[in-house]
Amino acid sequence: MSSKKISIKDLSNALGVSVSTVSKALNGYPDVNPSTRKKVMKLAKELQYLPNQQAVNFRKKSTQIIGLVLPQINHFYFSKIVESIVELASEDNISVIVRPTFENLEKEKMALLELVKLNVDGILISLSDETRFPDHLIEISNLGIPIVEFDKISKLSPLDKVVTSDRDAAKKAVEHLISRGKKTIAHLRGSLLSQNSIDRFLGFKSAITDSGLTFEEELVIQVLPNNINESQRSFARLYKKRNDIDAVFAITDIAAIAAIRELKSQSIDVPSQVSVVGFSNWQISSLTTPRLTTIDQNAFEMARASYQKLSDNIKTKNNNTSREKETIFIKTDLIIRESS
Amino acid sequence: MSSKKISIKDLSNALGVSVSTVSKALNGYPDVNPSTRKKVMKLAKELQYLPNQQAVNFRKKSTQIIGLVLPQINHFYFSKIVESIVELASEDNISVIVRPTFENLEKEKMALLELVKLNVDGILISLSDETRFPDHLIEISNLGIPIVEFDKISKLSPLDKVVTSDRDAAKKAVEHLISRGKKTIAHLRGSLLSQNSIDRFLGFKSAITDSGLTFEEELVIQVLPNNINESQRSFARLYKKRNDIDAVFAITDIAAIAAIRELKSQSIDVPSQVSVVGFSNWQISSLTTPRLTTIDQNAFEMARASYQKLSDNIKTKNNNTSREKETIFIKTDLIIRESS
DNA sequence: GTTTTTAACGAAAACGTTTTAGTAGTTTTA
DNA sequence: TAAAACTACTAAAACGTTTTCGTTAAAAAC
Repeated sequence: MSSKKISIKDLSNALGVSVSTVSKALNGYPDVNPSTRKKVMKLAKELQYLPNQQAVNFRKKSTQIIGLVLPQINHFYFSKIVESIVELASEDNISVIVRPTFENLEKEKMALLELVKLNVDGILISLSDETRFPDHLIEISNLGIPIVEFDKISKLSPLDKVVTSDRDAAKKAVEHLISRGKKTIAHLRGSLLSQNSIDRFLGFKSAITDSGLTFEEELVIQVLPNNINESQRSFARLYKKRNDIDAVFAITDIAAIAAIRELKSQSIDVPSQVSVVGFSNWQISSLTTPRLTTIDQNAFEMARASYQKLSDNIKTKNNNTSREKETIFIKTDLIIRESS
Repeated sequence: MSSKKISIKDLSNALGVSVSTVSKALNGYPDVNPSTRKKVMKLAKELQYLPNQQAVNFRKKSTQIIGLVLPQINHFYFSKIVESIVELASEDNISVIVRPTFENLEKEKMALLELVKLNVDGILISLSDETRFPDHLIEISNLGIPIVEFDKISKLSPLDKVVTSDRDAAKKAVEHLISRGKKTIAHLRGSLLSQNSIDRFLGFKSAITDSGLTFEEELVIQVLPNNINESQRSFARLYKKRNDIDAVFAITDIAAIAAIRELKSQSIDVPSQVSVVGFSNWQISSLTTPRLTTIDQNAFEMARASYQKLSDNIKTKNNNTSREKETIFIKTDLIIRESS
């Protein structure tokens, strides 16, 4: 039954050598006789010795664990991020503890506190919508714990960051609509505080002005980016006022689908009468009718760059030469489908 | 800068009391003078003392960490499971380490090994498609580590399990189609080895036979449940042979959408000519046209029951009275929408 | 044949905490 | 007033490792 896990001490006793020698034999130290090493290895295999990683890490003052804090997990983009980071980390024998914040600042702070107490080697964080000031992140950084912000970041913190090149992406999307001859383009934006929302809006705006169209405040409305019904209602109100709209650039695929739904319900053809472009390239976007033109955010690359940056920071932690903090931009792809 | 984390020893030195007293004061032991306790608490707050959880856990021979092994994370159902379990665990101050297997047996074994080395308090696992024999799970259980299988389980292991009542759910779905007057019902099934696939098939079959229709082997085909193009092609082949089909019960929402796509492309109306029912109630299923009738698997309840069971097992771990192993069934809901 | 080098091992400290067992000093009991 | 009980504290072991610093004995160098 519960065959009590065996330790180095057990090996040491059974073989009549000291624990230090066993440890050294197991870990490839040079000052151990090949024949002794062989004996140790053999017995370790026989008894199925498994090092107690907890003890190892404790002794080594490392945990081989990183924390991953983000708004949600049950979310196409974020779940891909989680999956990718976990997989990349496991290649380095690092475990990941994930903590969703559900866009709640208090939960975010709690999650960080728990991770600090656990002595994680580093933290990756994507901020909640509620987070205005990044003081809690700075505190953690001051504690000497490597931390990298990704995707939803704060402009106010002096930390390493990895972000989607939202501005460029949005501009690219809107330019695509313009190249299709569209002239009255609406934008469904998100929160006025969210950096992603701000940047996508700015990209939208500069595409409009750069191409000689006139920017109309009225054509930009705020929606709840992940609430299809609310988005549909908001767009319906806008379209009632301005049925000269001939294209929509939405902050998310969900908002885009909401717009399409409303247009369909009014028998407006997509894309011939109104074109629609989304953002994120969720799985859904390729399954709707018409299939949605959208921006692919390259979740894997975001995960890879973020993990890489954190990993570097952990490795160079004790280099007193405090590097410059850096912001890395992840390229996006415009996926042209049937809705535009 | 890196203001070295302070320990109990630091408090002890500063206050001129022993480390034991500090520890006791902090942990509410009775044999400490109220005034001493107050002093300790005060200084702890001032210096922002944070217990080193790693050391605590090591000493207490617990990790307050559980492992969660499953086929994927970037997946609507599983990501909801992950999110729910992580959230439930955090209420108990338990951290979760997630490990995706990508349906690969080797990765599954690796993940389990890592978790055992880490000394996790318990493990929740949903098996990979490749896993035929659950020997590696039994080994872990024999090591005295509580383990619970959920969702994708093996019938061959003597362990606690939590599963969707697939058979009942499938039966319910098909009976619904029959009640709509459908008589020639096709079934898109998954792998012949997957228990879920088997149970859904059995539910399908018993709905057919119990209602006096004749079961036709030919109407059951195997598809790759998460591959829309392959599913569509397979269904197309079937429908070419048997265009008298008037309903489809698909093993997943994706497969159902594949069927709908094929039917649409042949200008067959859904649901009047052919009804379609999916399985899982993914987010997509409410966004397609027509909206998909499907089975809601109740991911949260699956997560809750699994976590609860594991939690119980961890708590009663040292009760030598070895309980009966149990299999818990999670109820599903039939969500009737426009496709049937 | 003496000194120096090397090879192989072990003792013990350390990581930060909890917890047992013990010890003064004070208070209560008889 | 002596014995018993209680209060508040501390020393030290323990958790399973790694790693530093010795130490001994054998081999090499002179």
